[in-house]
Amino acid sequence: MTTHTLPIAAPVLPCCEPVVHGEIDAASATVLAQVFRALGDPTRLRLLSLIATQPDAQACVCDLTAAVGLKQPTVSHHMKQLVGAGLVVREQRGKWAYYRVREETLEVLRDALRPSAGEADISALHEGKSMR
Amino acid sequence: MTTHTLPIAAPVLPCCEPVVHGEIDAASATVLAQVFRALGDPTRLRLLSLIATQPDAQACVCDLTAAVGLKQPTVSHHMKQLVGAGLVVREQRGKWAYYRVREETLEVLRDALRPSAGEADISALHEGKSMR
DNA sequence: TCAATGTATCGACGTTTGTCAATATGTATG
DNA sequence: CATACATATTGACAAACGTCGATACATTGA
Repeated sequence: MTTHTLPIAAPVLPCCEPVVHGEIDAASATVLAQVFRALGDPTRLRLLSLIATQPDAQACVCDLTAAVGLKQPTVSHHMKQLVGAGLVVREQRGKWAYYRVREETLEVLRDALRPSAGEADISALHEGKSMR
Repeated sequence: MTTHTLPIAAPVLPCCEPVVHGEIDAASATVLAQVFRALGDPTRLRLLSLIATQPDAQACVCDLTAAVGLKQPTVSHHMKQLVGAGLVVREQRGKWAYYRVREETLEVLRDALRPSAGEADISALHEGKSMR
């Protein structure tokens, strides 16, 4: 919703403040954690990689199912989580559901992991549908 | 162990290959996923942020416990996971255990999320003690 | 409208996770 | 050695997760 500073690896302010200063507020931490958790599964990492490495940078469930060797409902389940985390976008074309990687989200994550603690615009993550 | 290419968001090779080409091998995906999963909890994100934002970029458990409002065993548990993921390093000084952020690991993650799909040196992640 | 096909949802299952109280380990200090 | 204090480990519990078979929904084409 709002823009937050997320200093993961270096302080924004000079020094001398107590531990609590510069702390990520719990709300932002929750949102960011959801995205990282979506990446925290080998299958989902592979799915994301598969989509990204496609010639046209997109893939449908049938392709992915074959590639990761899991059943179709399982792949759909994982894709839903990736969409919910805003890491991927779904588009229905004919009978097929095509997925593309959302670069903006990857950028937010890279920013969050930056040593120089830039501005992490958490609001860019909210485009994924809220899950469960 | 070895150095792997991890093309999350863009293909390394020109095009025209089937879905399986450029796929992250399962082993690398597992290692990377462990690190992302460590970031996939709001409390651990806050802990990491707290450590990083300390004036001397380090913190002991007692400080962290007070800051996140959880019990000491819980914080120790989370710190163990962060160490296991290689996101943090533990150093015993006197009675206290001090934790510092491992910048190398953050860099590996940023690389993994890079659109231009650089070299993600997975081996840098193996310094964390294997857990469980 | 019916059949075929791609995808999503549901219900179930074993496993993993986050949290805590209780207890053990380790480190200084009297 | 004994005591105090900081941290780690253990065991327990509820909640969340990954996976699947069965089934429902949606889109296309005959």
